[in-house]
Amino acid sequence: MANYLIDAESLLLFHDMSEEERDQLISAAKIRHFAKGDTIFMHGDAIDVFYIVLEGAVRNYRTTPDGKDITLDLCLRGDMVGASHLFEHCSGYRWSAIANEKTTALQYPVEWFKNKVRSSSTLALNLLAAMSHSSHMAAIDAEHLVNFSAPQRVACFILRLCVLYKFDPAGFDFPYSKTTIASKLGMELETFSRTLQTLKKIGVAVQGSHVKIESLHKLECYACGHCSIETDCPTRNALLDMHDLDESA
Amino acid sequence: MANYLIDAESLLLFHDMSEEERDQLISAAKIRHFAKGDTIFMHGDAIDVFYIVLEGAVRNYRTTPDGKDITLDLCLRGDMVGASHLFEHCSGYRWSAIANEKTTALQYPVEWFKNKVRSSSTLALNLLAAMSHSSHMAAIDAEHLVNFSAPQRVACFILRLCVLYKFDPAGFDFPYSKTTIASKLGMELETFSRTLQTLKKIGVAVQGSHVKIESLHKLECYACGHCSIETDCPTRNALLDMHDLDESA
DNA sequence: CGGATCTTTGATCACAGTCAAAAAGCGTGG
DNA sequence: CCACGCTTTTTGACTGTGATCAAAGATCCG
Repeated sequence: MANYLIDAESLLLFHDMSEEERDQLISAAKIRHFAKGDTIFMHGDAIDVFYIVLEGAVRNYRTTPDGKDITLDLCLRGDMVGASHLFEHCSGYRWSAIANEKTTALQYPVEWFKNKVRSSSTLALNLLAAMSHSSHMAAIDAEHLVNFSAPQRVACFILRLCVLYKFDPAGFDFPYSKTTIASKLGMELETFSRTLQTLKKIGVAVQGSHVKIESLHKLECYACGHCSIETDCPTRNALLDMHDLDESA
Repeated sequence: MANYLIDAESLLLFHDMSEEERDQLISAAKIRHFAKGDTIFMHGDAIDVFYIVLEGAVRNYRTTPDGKDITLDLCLRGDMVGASHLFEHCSGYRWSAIANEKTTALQYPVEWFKNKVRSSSTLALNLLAAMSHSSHMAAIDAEHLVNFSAPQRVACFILRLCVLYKFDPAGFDFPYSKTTIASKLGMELETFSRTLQTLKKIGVAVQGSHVKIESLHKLECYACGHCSIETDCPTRNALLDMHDLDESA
């Protein structure tokens, strides 16, 4: 438990705060553990709390009247789940959230947290920064939906894993099931599967959930080379930093 | 000019404020007029100001390395343009903005405004609400990109015009060129054009830029009936309110 | 080992993108 | 008022991508 608390200090939301203020915020949270498959909240439920993921992954989803299940987002360490409900009047949660695997999260009562935001401009600014960032990432995904082919979206996803989450290109395991990844990328499982065949040509070898990448650079050319976001893509910037390191080495 | 100022008080961002505070904010703004086609800022430019649209429409777009022009969003009265740059450290604007028609907007220096946000929790909360709302709308569009056919996206767009912007279903003009609408909806102009043929079947008659709708209800069945957002869609809720009015009448 | 879930593969089809050309609309100037 | 050129939109023919349906293989777990 102490581990989570120490970790929590590194969260973006608690940046630039006095020890005192941060401690108060962290100790006010309830630490929740969820098993794989646990429902965290349901679409329409009364809104009383929101979460910050410390460990694991939360899948946000909705269901269409036709019965289709749509993944809106996957939230990992540091991501807020449901925070957008804080400042808009809505009667219930606007989607459902489920633990995609064993997950630990900080739980805050919405009203309590809102008051904290009112009284702490640092917290307000951090929240604004966090929301700006997540809507930026969402905008990137939305753009790819229109302009990228399925293999390009997958390439971008893999790059992100390696570059932003430090997975080792020489060999790593997908952090979610292929079903989950496919739905996060807005494509059918079958398409995802075929896509992996396509990516073999540019040096992506997948066996089960194990992935080996020949060259990040090839992937970058394949995906980022056609992306309008360019200098504003966190993934790409991190990749460029890595190139710089290579050169200076 | 006085007109704009009076209008400005009705903007969401200035809600729930003391007269004094609001007046100070409004009078600090520079009022900018843009002609159709004027560039407001360019992707990569140093970030110094952001805008709130009072009149007209601003098109946010980016260009891919392949030379494709992508419309990210159309900002109308009350929408903020570039506000998401306020709280994230980025070297330059992350997209370009252009006046899609004759446009008037409030212009604020980013640093000045940021300080205001720091010192006014009301402003901070309003900003959070506004950002939550716009990311909610963006999420709706993103979902439609995956789950809706082109005609469904157009139907949803038309519904939104009638319901949220009070256009008269019995006859109104598109507020933008078809080229602009198509790109906002993430489809090709040709597809948009053909889509209008398809929608004839459900009572949408388009002649040039003039639109006549037989029944909003039919459109609702066609689009919203397959949408997972349901009770959280502003368009649909407004539509349901209208039904209630009809019944009580 | 058996049953469930997850993933791959195959065949088919529809939707929307692309390229090309014709048509309609629009503003300017004679 | 018409003629001209330019932009916007429509129509046509074609193609490729990815969804869908169906069935077979993997993989996991009790």
